[in-house]
Amino acid sequence: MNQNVKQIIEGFDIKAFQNDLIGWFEKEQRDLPWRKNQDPYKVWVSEIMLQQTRVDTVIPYFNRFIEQFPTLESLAEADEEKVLKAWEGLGYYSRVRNLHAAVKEVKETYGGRVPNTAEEFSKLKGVGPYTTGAVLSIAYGIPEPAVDGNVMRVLSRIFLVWEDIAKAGTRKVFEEIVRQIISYDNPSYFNQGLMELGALICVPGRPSCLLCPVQAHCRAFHEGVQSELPVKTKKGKVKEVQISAAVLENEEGKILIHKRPNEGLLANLWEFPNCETPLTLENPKEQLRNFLRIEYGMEVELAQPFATIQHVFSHLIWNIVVYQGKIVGDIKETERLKLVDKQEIENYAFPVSHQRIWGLTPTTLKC
DNA sequence: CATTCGTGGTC
DNA sequence: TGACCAAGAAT
Repeated sequence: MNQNVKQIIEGFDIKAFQNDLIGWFEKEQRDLPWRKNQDPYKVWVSEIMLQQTRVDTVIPYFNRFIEQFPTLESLAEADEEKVLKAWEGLGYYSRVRNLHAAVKEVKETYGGRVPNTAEEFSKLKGVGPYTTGAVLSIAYGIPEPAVDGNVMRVLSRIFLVWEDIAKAGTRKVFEEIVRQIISYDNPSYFNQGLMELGALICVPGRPSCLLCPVQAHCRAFHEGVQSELPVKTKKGKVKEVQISAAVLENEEGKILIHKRPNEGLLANLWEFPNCETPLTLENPKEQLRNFLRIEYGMEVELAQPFATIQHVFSHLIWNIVVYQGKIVGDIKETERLKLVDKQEIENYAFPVSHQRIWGLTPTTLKC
């Protein structure tokens, strides 16, 4: 494969490309909050947030997160509840639980100093090949490839790489290309320049080739096939699941919430009690009552559904029918089952669908 | 290697 | 409006 990569970059003017790319990035880079300094902790946080997430979405989360946890130590010492709440709505919640664990590891094992070698840094939880390259190059100026979706798109066009970027192994091809062409004088701006170019100019669909600072180096533009690249196979349809959920109130007016398991979908987030109720089921409301009795040992009275909410994930769709109801008698609270005052609910981190459930819940209960 | 993991914006 | 997408990692 090394042989293959050398063939790919044959005849490529590496030095001129570096100058054009870095010169463009120096002039045109966006003013983003994580570019105010090179604090490894803040660069790290930004890179985790930016995984599969748009810049405009991340900006307010990043500012609030850094305000709340200004240093690596402050994050390491924080309660997970607070950390998850700061991430609420950003998605992919294992990112922040891994970051939290990794930051604790850095505090304990490395004296709070973020490791500056790929060997050590990449061992931390939630740190993969991309994040390793991004943080080491941006924070420490180390020439390590940082190959994300942008970089694969940009380089597939520049070098006419027709391999499917949806396949796991393809990333290595681009990492090898970057190792051959990366600037050792300024690996930070080289890597960021590739990504910025992908975000602003070399976009999916119809790129702005007439504005491109490296147009002269681009083989796809030369051939007029920039819109055909990169090659990316599509996924099939996602499964739909029917869910019945309940906003349950006790005699004191407290609301019952449940903390999801510490692994899997929406791990450790809070939710209103719910269960799966397949469409083949005759009486989903009765099924929900049975679930609540068996799972939590409680009796409830349920009203008619007051809302239906769809929650679209990347690989799954929930169709949630929402009931309001009251709890008959007492229940025993546990670590993952709590009765909370209505004003306290805002202190707990919920998935967006359950935020919406609470937003639509009637204030008056009629059973 | 394929699947699991969120969410909101865009065309 | 539905498919696709956006600075990936863990399993």
